[in-house]
Amino acid sequence: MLDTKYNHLEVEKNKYNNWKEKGYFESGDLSLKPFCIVIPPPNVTGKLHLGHAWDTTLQDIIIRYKRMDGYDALWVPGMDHAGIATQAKVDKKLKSEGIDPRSMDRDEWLKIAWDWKHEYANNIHEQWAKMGLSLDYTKERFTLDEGLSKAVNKVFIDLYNKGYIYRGERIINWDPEAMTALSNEEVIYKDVKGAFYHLKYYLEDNSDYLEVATTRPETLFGDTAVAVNPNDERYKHLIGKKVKLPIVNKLIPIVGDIHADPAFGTGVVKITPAHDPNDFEVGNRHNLERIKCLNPDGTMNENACKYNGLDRFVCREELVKDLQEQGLLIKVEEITHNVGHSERTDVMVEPYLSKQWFVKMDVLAKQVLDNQKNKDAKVNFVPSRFEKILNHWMEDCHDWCISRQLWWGHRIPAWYKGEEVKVQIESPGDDWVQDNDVLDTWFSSALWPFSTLGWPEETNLLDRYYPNNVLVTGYDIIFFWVCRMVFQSLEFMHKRPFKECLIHGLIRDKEGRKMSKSLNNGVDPLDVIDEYGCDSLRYFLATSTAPGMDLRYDSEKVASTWNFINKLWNASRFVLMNLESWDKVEDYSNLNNSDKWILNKLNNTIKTVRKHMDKYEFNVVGSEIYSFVWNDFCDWYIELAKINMNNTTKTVLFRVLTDILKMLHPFMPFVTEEIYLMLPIHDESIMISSYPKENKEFKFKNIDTDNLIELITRIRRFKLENNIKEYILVSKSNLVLNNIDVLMRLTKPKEIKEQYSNQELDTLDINIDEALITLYYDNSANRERELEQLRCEKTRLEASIARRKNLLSNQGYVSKAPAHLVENERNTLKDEQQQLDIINKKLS
RNA sequence: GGGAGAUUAGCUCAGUUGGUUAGAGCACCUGCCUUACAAGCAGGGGGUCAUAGGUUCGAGUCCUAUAUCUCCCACCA
Repeated sequence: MLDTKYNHLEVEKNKYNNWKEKGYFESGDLSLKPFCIVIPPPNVTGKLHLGHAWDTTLQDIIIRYKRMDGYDALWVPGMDHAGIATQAKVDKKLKSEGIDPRSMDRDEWLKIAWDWKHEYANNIHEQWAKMGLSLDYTKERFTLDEGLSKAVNKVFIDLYNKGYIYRGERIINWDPEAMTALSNEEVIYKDVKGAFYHLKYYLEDNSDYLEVATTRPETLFGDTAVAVNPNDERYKHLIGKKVKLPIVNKLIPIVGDIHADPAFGTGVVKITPAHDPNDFEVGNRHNLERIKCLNPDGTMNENACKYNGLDRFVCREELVKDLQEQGLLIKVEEITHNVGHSERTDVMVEPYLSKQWFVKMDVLAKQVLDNQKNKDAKVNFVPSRFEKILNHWMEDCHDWCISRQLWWGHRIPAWYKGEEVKVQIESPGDDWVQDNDVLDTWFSSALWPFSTLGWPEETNLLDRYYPNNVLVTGYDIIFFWVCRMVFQSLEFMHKRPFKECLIHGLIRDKEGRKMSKSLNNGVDPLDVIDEYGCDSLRYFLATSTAPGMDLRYDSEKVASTWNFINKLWNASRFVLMNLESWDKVEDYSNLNNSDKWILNKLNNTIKTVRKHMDKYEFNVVGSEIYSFVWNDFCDWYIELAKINMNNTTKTVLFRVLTDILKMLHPFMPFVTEEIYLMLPIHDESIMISSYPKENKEFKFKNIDTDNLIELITRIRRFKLENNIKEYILVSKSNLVLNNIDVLMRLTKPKEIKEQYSNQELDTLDINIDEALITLYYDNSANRERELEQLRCEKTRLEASIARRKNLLSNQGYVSKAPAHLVENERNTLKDEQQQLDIINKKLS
């Protein structure tokens, strides 16, 4: 027998390992239709947060649903090596031990990184287990494992051979902390306080100066020109002349270029081709020299004269001081501007001239856009509006910088001998050296949907499970990841990576703020699981918001889910207690009205739940099951069943509870398994039992239970509002005569009679459907109050009748609205008029 | 500058293709320890659906403006 109270700690113990050992998570039954999801691989850098809990819960719900519904459901687990993020953490750890990571041998360092990976992978496995995720661990992959590395190499080499990958010197975003290039997507722009430094660039003959405004004065050591707009009347006569670069006193030309906007600032721009993407373009147009003045670690180099070796920000400070002393600083204008920061190290990125590998995006992007126009081949986003993010990114994307100056990642299969380059896996010979760089993490993640299934080998898995059925992820990484999976898949598999892409929002704290380390408002899912149980957390995460919307974490809501589970727990206790004396054969021979009523409701619930499960509308599923369990099953059916408990009733209790547990199982796997296994008839585990289907035999008509419920509710309300302790219920209707036991128990009249008359007593008439029910009661103490209530009711009815009459006299409505609605209106109007007559009689 | 979303009860959110007195959870009020459950039961109160127009017999829902908030992309010498 169950405890009197739901105890999530007890319930969630020991189940996961048992499931796993029994092989329930494993796919591969070839007699069934395949269904496949690959997990968005978490980074091996730390703990999973609530966002992961949300993302994986949604996937587990889908997978468990499909598995129960007769699919061969494969959920592929895996993790991402997360290049920069992991390398930064490993380096930090080494530094804290007093070791300079860059002084280490590359292979030595990699050994330590792999140890780190194993440790963190363990943590993640433990968290997955706590979340109850039914992942097929026999197919687990890691982005750096041998097979995936093979896939990465093949893609790189093929793209290179097709001309979609090239190496070139460009301005890229440089992270001086991690000392690597970044892609545009890895740069986060933040508003920071800075300044416009207005400097004097004197003309060659010292006759005058140009006022140049810059936010990065320290880059002046890389200036090779100043630009003015060729149509700018103020300056156009100076084009071709020269100015003296402050401090350096080198002469640089004044060029005319449209990049200079006469309306912005002073209209004069210093041109630093090696440290600014726009200036780089200007430099190309005017054949300017590219002079770097920064080292990769963010310090100034030998071109910075006496500032050589200073940190870029220290240099700025000292340089400004010196400029001021020399009278070259006109003013410092404080501004707030958007400056790029590294996503991982959070330092300001430096636009930096550097030789890197790039993916040429134009053709690849166009393939995606074309494919999205084909409704049978496109990736279908849920909700559909997120397709716009994909399209938008593809319409306006620049080449993708894929090389990273890191050790943790897939080493680029390119070899150099002097100026010669060969792209291949094997070394071309002794005098060739391999590129030291690795590939952007997203380069390997982009292949995830097919590389995890064995590509480039032609495997059975690929054949069976590709394209994946659905990918589940947050809208924040659509352009990081989803876009890239789509174009790589179209290029190499000639198919979309997944048929559907289910997008969820971000998780926020109770005040609606993003959860972040700096605000220290993060919530650890494991703490929530300890307090409320994994089942409560999962149900909360899956059902609290509409698809695609953000979700505020609110422990009160999780607590309210716990209450719901406790309710389910206690209803199950009631059912199990009664099933102890059941003869364990499903017997529907003797169904009474309330049995039929709940079976009807069960059927409708199953139908609605399936419909919305298929559309991933788990919030609708949640409220549907919630109200069925609490309002229909507990509040009414169980109460009615108590009055007429026989073998058929027990059968219905068993049937309804079983199906409730199964429908809830994808959301709350542990508690449903616990209760399910205590049922007198059950399969080996609920997770491999079959999902409820609508039962055609459970469709019944002309059930009076809804009317009975309405009657009981009205009597209860009437009694409570008027403080009636004693009354006699009089009616000849079947509604009453067939339900005497129920009415006696639930509305507690003194007696129930077919006929009765007593002029001394007050009466209340209730009309339900065709039935007339009269309550006789003594209300002499409350005469005035009753009259007042009648008057209120009269006013309400009159207004309602007027509204309905008006509506029904509207020709447009009567002729155009659906017939059943009009019919409903007419019936209700008739009802209301009858009620009004009764009240008028009483008031007169 | 371009784009997306939000605005509904005190709070957090639902609201399918327009269908006529707008739903839930929490909170609140009244009465109950009724033998599954007091983390419960039985009842109840509470919303001119951001604003202004429009389409329609009918608008929370569709259209056009406006306001406020959030996010993404681009630019920022």
